[in-house]
Amino acid sequence: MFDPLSSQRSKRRLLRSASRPEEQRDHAFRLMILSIPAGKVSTYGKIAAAAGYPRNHRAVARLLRTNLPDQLPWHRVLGAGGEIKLRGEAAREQRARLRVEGVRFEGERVDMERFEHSLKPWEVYD
DNA sequence: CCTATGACGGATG
DNA sequence: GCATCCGCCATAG
Repeated sequence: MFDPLSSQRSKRRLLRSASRPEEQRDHAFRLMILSIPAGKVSTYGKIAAAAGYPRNHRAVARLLRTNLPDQLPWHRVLGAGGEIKLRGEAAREQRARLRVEGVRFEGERVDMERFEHSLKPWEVYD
């Protein structure tokens, strides 16, 4: 079912003016991701929010996907609640890397109480 | 221009 | 916990 009155075009037109340049946004994301120390983790949503783009958590995933894997500590970024969002072999690789860094799981999720890194807000980096 | 699709997240039943 | 639905936004076709 599609609602012709709420097409993506209309929504984009409303939001476009409010969004800052993409390059600046991705740079903020990179700073956040690079600030996560070994043995700690963060989430797509928290990274986006801390970078100043609370509605762009999906862009964080996009950044990690389109950049070469080892330029950023991609394995330290999880879904909300400490869940690995990758599938198959990639998911096993992420879990293995976290294990090496001492990050513990409870079932399928990381114990966020102990291992979530508190990100410095983007203002600090300006 | 339009829809479909994601390394998402939150709300709801 | 599980299933659905919706909001969100860049990209692909």
